[in-house]
Amino acid sequence: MTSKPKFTPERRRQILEAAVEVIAAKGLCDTRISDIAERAGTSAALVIYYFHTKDRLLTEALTFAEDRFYLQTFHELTNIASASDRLTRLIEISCPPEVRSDEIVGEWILWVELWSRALRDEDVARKREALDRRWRSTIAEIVRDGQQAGEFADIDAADFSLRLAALIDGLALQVVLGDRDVTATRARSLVLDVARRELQFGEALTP
Amino acid sequence: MTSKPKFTPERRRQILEAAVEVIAAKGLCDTRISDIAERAGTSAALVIYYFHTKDRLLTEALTFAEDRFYLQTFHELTNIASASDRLTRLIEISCPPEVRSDEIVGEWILWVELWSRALRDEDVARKREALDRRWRSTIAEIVRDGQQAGEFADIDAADFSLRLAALIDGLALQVVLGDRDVTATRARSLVLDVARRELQFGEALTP
Amino acid sequence: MTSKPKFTPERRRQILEAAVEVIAAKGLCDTRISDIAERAGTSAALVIYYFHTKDRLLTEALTFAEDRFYLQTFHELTNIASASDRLTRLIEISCPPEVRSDEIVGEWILWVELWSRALRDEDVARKREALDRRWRSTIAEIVRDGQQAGEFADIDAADFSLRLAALIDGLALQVVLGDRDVTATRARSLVLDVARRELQFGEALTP
Amino acid sequence: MTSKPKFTPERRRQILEAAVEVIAAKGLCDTRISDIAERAGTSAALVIYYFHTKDRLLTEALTFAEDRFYLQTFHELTNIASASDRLTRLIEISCPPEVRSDEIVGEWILWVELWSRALRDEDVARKREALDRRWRSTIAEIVRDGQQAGEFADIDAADFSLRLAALIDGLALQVVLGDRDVTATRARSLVLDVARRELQFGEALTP
DNA sequence: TATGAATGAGAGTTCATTCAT
DNA sequence: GATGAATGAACTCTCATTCAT
Repeated sequence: MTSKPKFTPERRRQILEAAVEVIAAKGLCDTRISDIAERAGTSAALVIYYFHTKDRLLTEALTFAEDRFYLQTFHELTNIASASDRLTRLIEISCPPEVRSDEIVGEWILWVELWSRALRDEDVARKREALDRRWRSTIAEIVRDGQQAGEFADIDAADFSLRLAALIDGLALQVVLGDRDVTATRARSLVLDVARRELQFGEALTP
Repeated sequence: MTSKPKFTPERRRQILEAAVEVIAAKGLCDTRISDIAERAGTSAALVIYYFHTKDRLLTEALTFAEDRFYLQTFHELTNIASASDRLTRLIEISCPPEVRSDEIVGEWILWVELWSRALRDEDVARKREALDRRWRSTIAEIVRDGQQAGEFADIDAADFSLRLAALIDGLALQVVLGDRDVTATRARSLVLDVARRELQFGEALTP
Repeated sequence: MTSKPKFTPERRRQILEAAVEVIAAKGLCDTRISDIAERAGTSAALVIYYFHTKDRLLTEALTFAEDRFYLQTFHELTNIASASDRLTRLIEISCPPEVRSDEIVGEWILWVELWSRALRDEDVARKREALDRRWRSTIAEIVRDGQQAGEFADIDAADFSLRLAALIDGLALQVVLGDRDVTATRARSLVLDVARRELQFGEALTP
Repeated sequence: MTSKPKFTPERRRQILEAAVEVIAAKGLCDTRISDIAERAGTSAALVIYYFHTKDRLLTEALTFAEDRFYLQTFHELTNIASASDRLTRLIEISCPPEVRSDEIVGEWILWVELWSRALRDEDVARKREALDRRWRSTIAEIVRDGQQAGEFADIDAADFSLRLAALIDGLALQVVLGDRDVTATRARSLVLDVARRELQFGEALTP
């Protein structure tokens, strides 16, 4: 409990968090080890000491952030009883909000960087695949829960979850990129509409 | 027809093409001016001579490629009479094919790089926005054509085109990233299903 | 007599003049051939065509400017009858004026650049030596004229001219460098005082 | 006392000294960071590590050298009791010697480079001004000391010191530039003559 | 564990100069 | 004579990484 925490796992997390912030702020390829070190309050040498190479650090940072985001979301959803409410909340959480929250936007920025990296790094590609599978499974599970509870229509859960996840990716991307045709509100309501129409829950029409 | 092509616009295009290839192959931030020069068969100095700065070259290269792809697609579509055939072909063209075609995959790789760049460069962001708007307009126009011809159901063309474009982005991305859950065939058929179901054309159910 | 004069000697002079202006404005080592070409209204290739190498151009430009300045001064002095008036005028001309005249200041800037270059280039060193000798001879000649006319005291003309030239160099330098202790007026009056005191002409005291 | 000297202030001085030597040898604008690094026995990267930019290094090097020279001179003068001896020694030190001493000539070369730089860099201009003021003050102080001791005539110390400094500048310059009309001996004796005549000390006439 | 010092390996960019036209 | 195109050779500066302490 000194002012400068010393032992390893704590420091690792501090550095990863710093890395995530820097990547979100400056982009993957403009991120310097010294930027990360500075934000983490240490030296570049220490950063390398913990992660051996810049490459490994960046890869870990990207998945660390997405993993953490998933766990937070997952945890929040567990507390919601009805499947339709759970799905609605999932959509709300995953679409960027109208009021720019750096946290959520940062999350999406990291996805884009992760995609770009996965294109050339098999290791990153596999990690990304796992993250996305888990995400789609979560959706599919909600769907199956709702179907068992009689809340949702009986459609193919796997197909639906893939379609929904892809739609969210595509629309959230536009929002994060600042496309003036795609406001956060519009994106969200389009996704909700699709979900309601296909699963036949709630009021299918937004007035 | 000399062995050393000389005059300006030709050379510019050669360099842009080389840039596009290198970016697709190595990624935006691992692309060196000298790589591009080498592939274009010239010197790095000449590349700078034409584009003044690496930044401008990369930005131009990205939009050049997407613009060219769009024009090719657009041209091909004009020759198709029925709106439903036109939409079907558009979907086929824009989803990556099962057999890896470097051309199409390259196109999608460039989109990812373009997104990543647009996040931090307002200029790039605006150019990307324009490209996407044009793409969605093209879809919307096909929809309206089909509706006038009585081929399609009477849904909101703007909403549909945004949803369809986003779905394509989201699914094509998974394919290009090599997600083993999302084959090119599956992606394509999911998109077609959505289109058929919403616009009520062709056989709505894939057996 | 076309708008763009074509034949050689004219063009040479134009380029030299452009070179002098650029050197005075940007300093010798920040002078680019293309700057000179631009100011002369031609291409860098033509500049090289006339002078073969940047080095030769710069050397010629420096001596060209100083030579021209000398000739102008010399010409003006010939029209003055009395030796003391001639010397007074010479001092006035060679000290930078209180009101910053780019022409005169430029002249002094070029001297500094010429000195710097002469330190490492024997050829430039010899040319500079010749220029300075001619200048000191001019002073010495005025002194001898004045002595013959009974205007001046009978001191060693060679020593005096060397001392006076050196004093002018030293003081003008301070003025051009913007030393706030050495105004143009003060420099000029110090030089005049020395001349009057040593040669015993005019009123030795400046009121 | 290790083979590789490590700590900062020592290294800084080493680099500055190397810079001074290279500048004197090759001239300011032909001085490369790598030349300095090589002479200092390190890498160009380290040079930048210490000075951040070439510009700052050069500026510091120029003033470093002149400052050091001043301090040495000043220190030597303090040990001389009589003002006239002190002034005589000051003149001897500041005029380049007949036998080419690289140290002294180097000093003067640096002055020329400093002047050239001061013409375009306000920061350098101010530093140069400060150096020259200090130098002239030193002369003026000697004069006032001599006047109080009754060694010197009662003339204006400020004017005299400015005139003497300018004369030294002008004559030393000729010597350093290798003007065959101005030997070191002649320059020195001219300056001494002026000093003796104006302040009326020693034997005013050199036989 | 932690870091400042040190560096090699480039990167982008500049620029004098050449050359075909 | 005149020039735009082209390039090789540098140069400054950056940065991941190493190492002694």
